[in-house]
Amino acid sequence: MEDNLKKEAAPSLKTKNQKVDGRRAPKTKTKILDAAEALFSRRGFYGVSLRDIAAEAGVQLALSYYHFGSKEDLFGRVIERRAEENKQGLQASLQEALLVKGSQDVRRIAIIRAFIMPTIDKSLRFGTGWKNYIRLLAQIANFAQDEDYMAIYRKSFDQLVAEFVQALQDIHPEMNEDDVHWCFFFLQAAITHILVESTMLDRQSRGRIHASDLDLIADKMLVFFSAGFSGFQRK
Amino acid sequence: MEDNLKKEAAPSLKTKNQKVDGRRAPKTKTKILDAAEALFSRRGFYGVSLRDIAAEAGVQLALSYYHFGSKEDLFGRVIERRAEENKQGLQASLQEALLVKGSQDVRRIAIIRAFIMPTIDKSLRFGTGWKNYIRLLAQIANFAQDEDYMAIYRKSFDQLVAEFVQALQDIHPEMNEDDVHWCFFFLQAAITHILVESTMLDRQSRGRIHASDLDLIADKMLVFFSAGFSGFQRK
DNA sequence: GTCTATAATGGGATAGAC
DNA sequence: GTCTATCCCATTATAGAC
Repeated sequence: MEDNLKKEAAPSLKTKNQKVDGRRAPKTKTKILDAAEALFSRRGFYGVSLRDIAAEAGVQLALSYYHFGSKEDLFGRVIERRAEENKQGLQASLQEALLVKGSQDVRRIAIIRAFIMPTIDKSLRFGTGWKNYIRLLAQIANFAQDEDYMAIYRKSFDQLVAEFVQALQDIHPEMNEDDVHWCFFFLQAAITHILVESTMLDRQSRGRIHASDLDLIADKMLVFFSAGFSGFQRK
Repeated sequence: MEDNLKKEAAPSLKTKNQKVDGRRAPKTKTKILDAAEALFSRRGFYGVSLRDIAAEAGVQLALSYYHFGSKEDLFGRVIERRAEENKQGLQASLQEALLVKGSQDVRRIAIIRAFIMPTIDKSLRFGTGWKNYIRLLAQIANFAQDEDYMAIYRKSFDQLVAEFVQALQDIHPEMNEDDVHWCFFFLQAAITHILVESTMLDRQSRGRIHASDLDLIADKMLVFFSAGFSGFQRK
């Protein structure tokens, strides 16, 4: 994958990919992918036209077809682009959490944190591209799960979830296996909803809380969802 | 509002839509609304064409324009149709919960139950129309919050949420006001996600749990989310 | 690789007969 | 209220010059 991912599109003047102060201007392919990612993440697959994308990217319409083929293919490529890095980040995070020693509570919180922080970090601190990507994933989770191009991604993500669930299960041998699934499901549901950046919380709290304050959200989630698990313990 | 709502596109007698075994065939307007509701709830506003809707409803394309005007207008009417009944159901449910006496835990659970059960009931037991409607609302909450036709609905729903949050606050004078908002936000996020009927849980639990089993979900949610609140109590 | 031009289709919307 | 026919534009997609 030749696109610069980790550091965000990092544009500059000059075209034809000449180096400007050490950075390369984004290639056309990257510009199209970035634009598509941003737009799809806000209005969904059907809510965006290839003209919208070309305009947003500042390139000719035909170039999208030249580089990516059909609209569906482009969408698939947008998903694919950051999928592997995203997955590996979560896996590394889990491995680290498994090293944490301490009480059941401490280890449970470590694993929950390991699940939510990589995503929140990317959304918050890895630049606009990652922020859009995370929003796109969250939106897809709520929506077009059954599309063909999602099959590969889903499979890989489900595998990841299984690893987290297993880790929680290992800490909680006293818990019913299904209940661990339930708890993790509720956690996923909440983070998915939060990452679409709805303005709901802002409105409903009359401005005192902001859904965009993801660091605070992370704190509150840890408290709340760790306590949620404990609801199933006294059995 | 002349469409039959409470009992699902069913009952009544005649008119030019012939009686069939004691039931009146649904009017064209109702057929169009039902079809639009079903399709919008699955593929979103942009993912459905008026031709799709007309075909699904088994009516001529032009009739949609005759009865409802533009596509946006139709969408708005679909939202409107069940909005008032939905809201009143939730309000009545809250009033009943406020009568519950007992420990803090008992009263908290009563209020949480009052929030989730009317929606789950409608989705589960009021017929396909309501099921689709609930899914549509959940999808909108994740998506097109900023569309014009949502403004009225949003305002009314936010008011309702405020009543629930206030009720929880009254039970928990020891809790920080913001934290009550957080807890309720997490609850909303989860139920919203669940009601789009994702197949996620089914897959991830390898078939042992089904997201379509809403009665079981309700039980698990009560345990989990009530316990989540208690995470903020020991402060 | 990038551009212009255009084909081909789909879909929102309307006119007008019945 | 319902139907047929049609307008008209946006959109997907491609051909072909540069």
